[in-house]
Amino acid sequence: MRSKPQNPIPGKVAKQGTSASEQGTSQAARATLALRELLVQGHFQPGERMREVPLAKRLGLSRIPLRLALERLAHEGFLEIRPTRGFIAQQFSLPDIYDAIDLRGSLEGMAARLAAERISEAGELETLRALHEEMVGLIRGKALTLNGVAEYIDRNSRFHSEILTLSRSRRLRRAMEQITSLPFASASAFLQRQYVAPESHELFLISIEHHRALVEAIGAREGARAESIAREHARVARRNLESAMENQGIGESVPGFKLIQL
Amino acid sequence: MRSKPQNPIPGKVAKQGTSASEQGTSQAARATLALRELLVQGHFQPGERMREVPLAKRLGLSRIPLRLALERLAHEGFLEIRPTRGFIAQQFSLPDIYDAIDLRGSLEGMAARLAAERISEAGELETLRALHEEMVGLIRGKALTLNGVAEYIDRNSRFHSEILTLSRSRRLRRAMEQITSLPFASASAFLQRQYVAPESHELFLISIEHHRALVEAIGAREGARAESIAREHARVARRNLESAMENQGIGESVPGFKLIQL
DNA sequence: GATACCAGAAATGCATACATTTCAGGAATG
DNA sequence: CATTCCTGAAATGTATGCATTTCTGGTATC
Repeated sequence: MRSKPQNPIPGKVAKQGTSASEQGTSQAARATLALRELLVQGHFQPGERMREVPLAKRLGLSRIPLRLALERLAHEGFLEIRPTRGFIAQQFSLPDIYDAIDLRGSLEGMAARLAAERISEAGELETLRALHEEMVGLIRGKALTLNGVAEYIDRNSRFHSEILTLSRSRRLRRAMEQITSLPFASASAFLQRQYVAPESHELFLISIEHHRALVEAIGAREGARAESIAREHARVARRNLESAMENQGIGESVPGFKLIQL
Repeated sequence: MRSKPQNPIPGKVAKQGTSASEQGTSQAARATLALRELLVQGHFQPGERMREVPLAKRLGLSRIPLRLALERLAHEGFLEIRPTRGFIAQQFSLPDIYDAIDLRGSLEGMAARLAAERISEAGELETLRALHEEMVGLIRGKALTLNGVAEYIDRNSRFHSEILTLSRSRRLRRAMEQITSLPFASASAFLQRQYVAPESHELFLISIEHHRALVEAIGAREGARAESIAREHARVARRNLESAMENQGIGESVPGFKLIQL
């Protein structure tokens, strides 16, 4: 029963998977990347409904993997789920973003505190110290180049990731990943922009001083001090955002800027 | 085109949706609830693979909504995603859980601090104070009853939710929801168990003193004090877990206890 | 006896098709 | 002129079936 063999028109036998673009990844994974990129670049109005059929056609896949991608982006905070009514693009107010930065600061503070409490031997700090020294070399006494800023961004995110590693808390790393999935909440969200701002160099130097003090505090197992430095360090991002708001037209260089409603 | 009308055997015309159980919700939503319940009750070994076909048959639905449910539970932290290899039940070590409680304490600390900083008029504290008074009435000078504990749990979670409301931070509420989706990280995870433990009454009184001090600190806009009280308050959950580990056999009453590998 | 190899089985990934619900617009009514 | 009701179109929800990948167990080879 069930009419397996004699089914005359079983669909169309689509050559799924290796459609026409890069292969090796699943359709759902590619859809997630593509959609996130579209969202960050502001191709959807905040509050706009994400219609599945046109979207699937646009991305060249069916609704099933698209659905999974939408589900993931909703959990990342880009979309809101309305049962039986689909997904709609989330919008973010300025206080939202300040709170996201504050929250990241709080989590990084906890990471720094745990790192200070849990470090066992001085050698564990080597990676952190080396990254700090590299950033010093990239900034101090030099004019900023585009390449230099790119390298700084790389070292900076590895620096912050290393503190998470030293904290030895899987839950904390997960929580941090969920916060920083929003582009403007991540540690290097405003660094690209910073490059063109007049006070750039000063803010880089302040950041570096924060890093230096963080390494020192963690090495000395001064958990409370490490925590408050990390919190203050996150406020640099807020200053960058504020100056971006003032200098009109620069917002273009800030990732996800178009998602911010003023 | 597409052979719409003359399609002879288009499947089976299943009467989907209102299958046989409660209706009004989607299959995916019901699957999420059912699976989460199964996971928390320990029906899956940590590390066990979640095979979709048997699971779908067991839950009485097809693989598509089941997939969505699995995806959600993975984002909640119950499952791990292995591309092309399905979902496997996550396992949690004791340090994981301590860290989850610590993390929740950190977030509640931030919520209490923000509440203290952002409160504008004294009347806003009324709900919080009323909930506190109710809890006092339920505990002080009384023998614990099962019903009383249930009511305490209700007031307690509303108390913690109210602090989040007073913090006026959507991001923070989201972050807290993501942490407390793990059963043993939530504020009332160990309260059921507490009822039978010998030191129950003392821990309830300590919690109530924390609540009292929290209301006082928030009302006086003492942000730093509110923060540290909230952090210390979360440690009560840790004490409960520790005493649950000692008293053998009581773990059954702790939600998600079977997910903890020792 | 251990490793490599190789079917067959089973599991995931996804496209299609259909059922059900929601939405938009216009006609009818107050 | 505003409101309600209705109807067709469109959108989401989900079951089925097939393609591809992964697993498993047995056999051959060293």
